[in-house]
Amino acid sequence: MKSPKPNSQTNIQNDLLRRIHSGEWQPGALIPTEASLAKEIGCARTTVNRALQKLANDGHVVRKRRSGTRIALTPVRKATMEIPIVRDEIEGKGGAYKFLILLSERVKPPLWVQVRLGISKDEEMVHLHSLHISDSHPYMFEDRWVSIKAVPEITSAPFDKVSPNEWLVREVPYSGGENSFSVCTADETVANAMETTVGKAMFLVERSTWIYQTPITTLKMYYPEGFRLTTKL
Amino acid sequence: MKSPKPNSQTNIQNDLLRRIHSGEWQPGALIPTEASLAKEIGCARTTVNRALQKLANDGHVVRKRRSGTRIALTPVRKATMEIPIVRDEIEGKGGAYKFLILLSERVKPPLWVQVRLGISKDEEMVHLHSLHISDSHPYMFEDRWVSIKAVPEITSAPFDKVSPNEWLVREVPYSGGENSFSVCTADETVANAMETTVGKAMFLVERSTWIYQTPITTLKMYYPEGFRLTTKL
DNA sequence: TTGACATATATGTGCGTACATATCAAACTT
DNA sequence: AAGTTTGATATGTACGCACATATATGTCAA
Repeated sequence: MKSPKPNSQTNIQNDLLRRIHSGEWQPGALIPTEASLAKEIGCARTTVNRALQKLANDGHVVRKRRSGTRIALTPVRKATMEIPIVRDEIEGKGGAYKFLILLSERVKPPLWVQVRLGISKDEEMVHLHSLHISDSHPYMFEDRWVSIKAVPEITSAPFDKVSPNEWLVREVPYSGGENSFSVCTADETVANAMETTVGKAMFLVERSTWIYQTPITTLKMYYPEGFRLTTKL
Repeated sequence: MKSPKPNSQTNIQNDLLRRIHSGEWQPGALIPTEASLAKEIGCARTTVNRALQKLANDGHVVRKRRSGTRIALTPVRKATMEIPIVRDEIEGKGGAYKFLILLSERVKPPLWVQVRLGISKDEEMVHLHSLHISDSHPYMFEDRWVSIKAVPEITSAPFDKVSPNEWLVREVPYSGGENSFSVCTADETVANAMETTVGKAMFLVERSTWIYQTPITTLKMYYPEGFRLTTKL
């Protein structure tokens, strides 16, 4: 048997993971220093360092200067989920994507938008209701507010062709944001658009984005019961 | 003005991020090679490499050998959320944590557990219902199935003291898993435990974990309306 | 006993070099 | 024209060295 790649960062990572999962080191336990691991494995400290940094990044170990590296106490720490664009989500499931703008107005923001984005109550915004459709069935209802100050081009964007969603992603860079997931019940607007009844349970995704200190947009996305978000650990 | 740390990996990252956000490079555009960036910035290629790898890891750019590095088309790609242990979740909000085992039995798994974990219908499992309580109010209802084959110690675990949740996290290493989030309505069991009515909308978190090929546990966690998961982008 | 200070140590980051590897593109064959 | 080989190129990884930085711990003086 040949050993084509004696030691690589990935091998070291897997080796360390195996030792963690085997129970050789208990959660909270201190593992050997980079230097001694490097000596033991027979590679440069840099390589061990990279491997450990990745493990730390994935939440398997916790590192602290001078103290050393220890096995994470709660390994269930991080879940990374991919949030696709609605179009891709639908087309990925084999559906035909369409969208409809149900409302497009230029008004002052309601309280929740003011609070969420930190915007003045007198600053006009673009307010959009759009319905995303999969094979002629309502898939998601979107209630979006866009700052005109941050994105003046929004007022003349071609939303007959491309959805606000995609237009913003493509045209407006952002530096940070927030997603939140919860349950709510359909009000009349949502129920009408989604062809369901008032009071029905909906999966609600709220998202806001900023470019540094400037708020760009905030939106609520209503998915029907049955919608499901999955993440691998 | 002094310049204490002329160039660091973090500085390069931020600098590149700034250039991405400024619109200097459009989404999909190719950015200069590591070598030329290193020359431009005046540092080693290694350093640029590390910075770019982190940006790629965070989903800002996409890298491909020989092709080069390009700005990600859909920067809203990844959301990382921290999934705390229920106890920490409750105590973090200032509540007093308690839990109650409502049911503990040793039975063969129902279909959904067989399917989810890939377990035979004849393999006995431990089935637990537990209620997590914050300041004497029901906070979350948990319906858990544990493989006895993978975790024989479960049958004699001290669940009068420590919750199954914490016991498993502390005692049983795992190598992979899956979380999923959705909406459901309360059945009688859930409604009773959570002191709500049948048919009420609930936020449902489902989780399964494995140690390599061996399934360990799968569970459903029911949170009441109002529960909210948040992730920063 | 307590607080200020010094020192040792483990991780964090940087440099320059070398070679590995994937892959685009051009040259070459059939 | 279509497939095959070959070379060039950008990223991927590794090494060894050096120095930065945080911090646990021991030392010494008030």
